[in-house]
Amino acid sequence: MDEQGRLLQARGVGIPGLPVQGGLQPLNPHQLHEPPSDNGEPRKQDIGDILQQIMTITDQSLDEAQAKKHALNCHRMKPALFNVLCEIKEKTGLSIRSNQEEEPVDPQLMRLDNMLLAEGVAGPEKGGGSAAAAAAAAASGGVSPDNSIEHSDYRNKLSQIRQIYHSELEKYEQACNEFTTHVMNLLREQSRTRPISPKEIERMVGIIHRKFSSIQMQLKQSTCEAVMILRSRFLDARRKRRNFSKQATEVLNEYFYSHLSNPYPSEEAKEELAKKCGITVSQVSNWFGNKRIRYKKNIGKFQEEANIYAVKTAVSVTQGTHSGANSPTTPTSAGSSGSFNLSGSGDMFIGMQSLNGDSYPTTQVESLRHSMAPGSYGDGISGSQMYSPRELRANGGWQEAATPSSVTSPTEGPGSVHSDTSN
DNA sequence: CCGCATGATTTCCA
DNA sequence: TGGAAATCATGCGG
Repeated sequence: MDEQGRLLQARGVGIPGLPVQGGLQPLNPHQLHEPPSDNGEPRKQDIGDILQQIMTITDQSLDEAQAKKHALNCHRMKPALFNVLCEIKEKTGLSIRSNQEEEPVDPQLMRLDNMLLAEGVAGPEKGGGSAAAAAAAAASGGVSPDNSIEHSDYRNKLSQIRQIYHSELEKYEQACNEFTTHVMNLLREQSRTRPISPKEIERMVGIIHRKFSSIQMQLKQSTCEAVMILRSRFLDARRKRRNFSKQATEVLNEYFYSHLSNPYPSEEAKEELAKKCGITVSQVSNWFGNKRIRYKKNIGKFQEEANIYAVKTAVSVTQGTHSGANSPTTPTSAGSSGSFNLSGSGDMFIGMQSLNGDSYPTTQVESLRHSMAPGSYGDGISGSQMYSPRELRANGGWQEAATPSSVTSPTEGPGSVHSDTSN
């Protein structure tokens, strides 16, 4: 090293890219082939020349450089110089290699990967893409398209993100491969004039891959952000209260009023209702929870609604349009509300309500109800009787609180319940 | 803008 | 864990 260093310094070729000092002249190719002199000085001169030419080779035109490169490769000093370079390389290369630790898997990258995988952006495509997703959503939401439209919209957007992500990823990979091949070719080419071990090429490839993977990470990050924005927008939109469709409310109300004696749908019933209404099971649960509590709080207010659904149910029963009390189908609205004497029946129920308010004896209703087999059509028909608040009281836990406070709450304070009902 | 309707959330309880 | 009750938050009509 010492000798080499001194030599290089003496010849002023230690600083690449700078004009060479020390009075060296650009050499002609033929000078390389001059026979060596006897003393050492010309030999040094030779090495200096070679180095000088190597240094200035980039400044020359391609043809010139090619010619010079060829000349250099054929130079008699080349093997020796190459060995020296190899030696130096060996020393510095080791230090480089020791610096290069196998980097641990980036936890952030893992998180990103996991998230992309979880969101279905990365990994195998779910359900065959947006078209299938949209089709599935459309098929599942036959009753109320609101949710499915939103859902498919979300899926479409997600699918778009997915596509962009994959195409970008592909581009990056392609660019990475191209660049790697290019660099490898370059290094292979250079390995003829300077010592480049396969390991070094490998290391270089590793560096390139790391660089590109950092770009990929940025891509993943921005994809994640996009997904998060999409999610938050759509989830917020879904979280936002949105009234159910009229049809859905109708279905739910029908069930509620036809099961007024026990308005607690089973899981299966909830699922069926959810399917019918195009909402989730938990939404059905919410709806029934709200309905029960609100009905209880102000039965009078719901009486008319109850009557309407009683009529509907009765009509659908007499028309034989539904197959069971557990799955009330929506009656054809034209027939039910149009032809039936709605005002008359409504008056009747309102009359009943007032009677109930005056502690109307329940025996008749009770006997009627008991004569009905539970779960039969009678349940639905008896709804017209059952829509009296009194009926609720005859039935377990639901009855107690269901009784209007104005009628049967001697211990009732000046609290909210009364004011609610009076409202 | 206001008030009511109503779906969703939270808290408590059995 | 499901339901009751209270409450929140938004939609919507007047």
